[in-house]
Amino acid sequence: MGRSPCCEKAHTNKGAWTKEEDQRLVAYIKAHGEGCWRSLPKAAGLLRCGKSCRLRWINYLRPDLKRGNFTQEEDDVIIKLHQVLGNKWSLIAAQLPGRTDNEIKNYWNTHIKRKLIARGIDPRTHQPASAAAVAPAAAAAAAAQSSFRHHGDDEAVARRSCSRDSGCIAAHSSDDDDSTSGSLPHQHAVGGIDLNLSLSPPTSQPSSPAAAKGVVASGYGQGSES
DNA sequence: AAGTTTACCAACCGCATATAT
DNA sequence: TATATATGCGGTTGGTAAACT
Repeated sequence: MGRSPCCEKAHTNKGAWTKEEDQRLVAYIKAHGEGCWRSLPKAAGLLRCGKSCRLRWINYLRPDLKRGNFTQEEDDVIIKLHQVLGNKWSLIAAQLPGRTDNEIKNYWNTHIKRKLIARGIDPRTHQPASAAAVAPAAAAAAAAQSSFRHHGDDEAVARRSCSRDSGCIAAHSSDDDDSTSGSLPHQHAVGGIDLNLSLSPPTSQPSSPAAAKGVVASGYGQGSES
C-alpha cells in the first residue's frame, strides 16, 4: 500500500547482532535513553534499522530482563492470561516482569500449546478439544487448523503428528483468523492477579465471553508436565 | 559416525495504531 | 480534517544445537 520502508535497507545490516553492535546500542541507550528509534541507529553508529535496534534492546539487551526457564507459576499465568486476552503477547508480557512478548510468544508456541493439546485442550479456545467436535463443521475445521499453523514449529508438530501418530490432524492450508479479534476486556482478575487493562475509562461491565463463562477458574496449571 | 529430524529462539516482515504536521 | 511518519505488535522465518535413527 505504498508505505515507505522504515529505514534505508540498502545500508543496513541484517541477521544476528554482533557483540560490538550490542555494546554500541547499550552504550547509546544508557547515555541517551530509549526513544526515537528511527534516528538512533545513525546516532549510535549502527548500520541497523531502528526497528531492529528496538527489538534487540527490548528482547535481549534490556537490563531488567529475566532470562532462563519459565516457572510453573509463570506458565499458569500465561495460560490464564491467554485465555482472557488471546494472542495479546504484549499485554501478557506486561503481567510478567522481566519477560518479553517475543519470549512469551515463543514459549507459548513451543511449550504451552503442546502441553494443552496433550491435555486435550484446544489452545486457542481453551475448551476441551472434544467441544470442537460438536461445533459446526467449519468451526471445527478452523479450530483444528489453528492448533497447527502451517509454518514453522507448528508445522513441525503437525508433521510429527502425521508421521508418527496415527491421526493426521492438520490440513495445512489457509491462515486461521485471529483469535484476538473482538473487544478487549477492561479489567480482569486472573488467577488471583488483578489486571487493569483499561483502554478507556474503567467500567464494571463484564469482560470477555471467555471470562464471563467463568473459565478463568478452570483447573489450568494444576498438573505440571515436563 | 553420519545423516535426519525436532526443538528452540533471535530476528525479520508487514500491518495497525498513535502521533505529528 | 487529512495526510505522513514513527512506533508497536503479532505472525512468521531461518539458523543452529540437541536428539534420534
